[in-house]
Amino acid sequence: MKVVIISGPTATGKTDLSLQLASDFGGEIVNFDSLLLYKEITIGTAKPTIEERGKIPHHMIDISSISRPLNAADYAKLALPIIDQLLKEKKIVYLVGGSGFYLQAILRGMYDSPTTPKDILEKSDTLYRQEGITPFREILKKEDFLSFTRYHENDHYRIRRAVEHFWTTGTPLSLTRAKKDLENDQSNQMSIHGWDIHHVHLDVPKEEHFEIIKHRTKKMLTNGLIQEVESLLQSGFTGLEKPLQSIGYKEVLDLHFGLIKNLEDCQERIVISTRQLAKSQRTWFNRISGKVTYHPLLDTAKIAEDVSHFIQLKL
RNA sequence: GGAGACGUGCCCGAGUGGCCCAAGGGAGCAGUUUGCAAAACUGUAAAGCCGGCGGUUCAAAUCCGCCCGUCUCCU
Repeated sequence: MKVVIISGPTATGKTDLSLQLASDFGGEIVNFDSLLLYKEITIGTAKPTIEERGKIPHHMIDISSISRPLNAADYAKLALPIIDQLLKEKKIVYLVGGSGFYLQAILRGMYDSPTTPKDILEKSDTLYRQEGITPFREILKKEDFLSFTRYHENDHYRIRRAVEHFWTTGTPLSLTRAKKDLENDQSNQMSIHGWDIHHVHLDVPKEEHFEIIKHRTKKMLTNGLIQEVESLLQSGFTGLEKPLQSIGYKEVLDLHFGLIKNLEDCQERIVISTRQLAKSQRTWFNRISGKVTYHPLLDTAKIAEDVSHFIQLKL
């Protein structure tokens, strides 16, 4: 039941480290990066190469199409059985990625709330389009006051979701939430599954990281990110697919459609978006306890030592 | 050489005599986060005075003059 989590902001060397550890200590890799799930997008997501994936088995990569986006619940539903199976086979599982919310979905589980059915979603869309967020807030005020106070009035995603939950289940989302939170608090573990976990968190000083990001962005553009987008457009995708609204892709699409003037601006925009992503990833992982933070280049020996210790100690 | 336009914070940009100790956006900084999460949302510092100098006026980023700079057009 040994799980090694490898997390960190984008472009901190998670892939390299995971390959290294898996080849040194054995085990298989389970991705928790939200965009590696899509088979059509490769260069902009810095996906491990086919060759790398040939050496070490990887899971939860290229499992869906950008025309069929998955959410965190879908992800967890697919990933958990795979992890369980690997652990059953006494393999070390490396959970590798940067999407904190997706990791949380695995470690803590999702609330007991259904995905909003299509008819209710349509009802919600229509109401929102016609009357904005106000009627939703009024519903919450009346039916789910805790959620009403919890969300900022502009947070239409979460307000609508709370209302949709109420419409489909007839119970307030805050109630479901409270139950689940209580369970998690009581378990007081790094995960609800009883796994033995070592959490390797990678990070790099900001200035150094900015240089890495700049360099990597340049490389993506020279390595064919633009051609990748062009060929997606040629094969019938519109560019409106949710995963194509992600960093690197949205900027190249803007370049393609003339919203960005030239390649330099495009590159600059990608760098800025990437830095902003890194910042919010730091903020997310900051509050996660139980992790050990390492520098991916300076602490390699320490990481290997800690992981081997972790693996052997409890064999 | 001639005609015109413009010059406002790191960037874009509103303001055309008092309500400007200068709107808004972006970038920056900080944060939230349970079925869109590389998403969505929140909070926040920053112009010693609006290219420079001088003038008009009770009052100028806003009017006038000169200078500097940028751009467009003409010969």
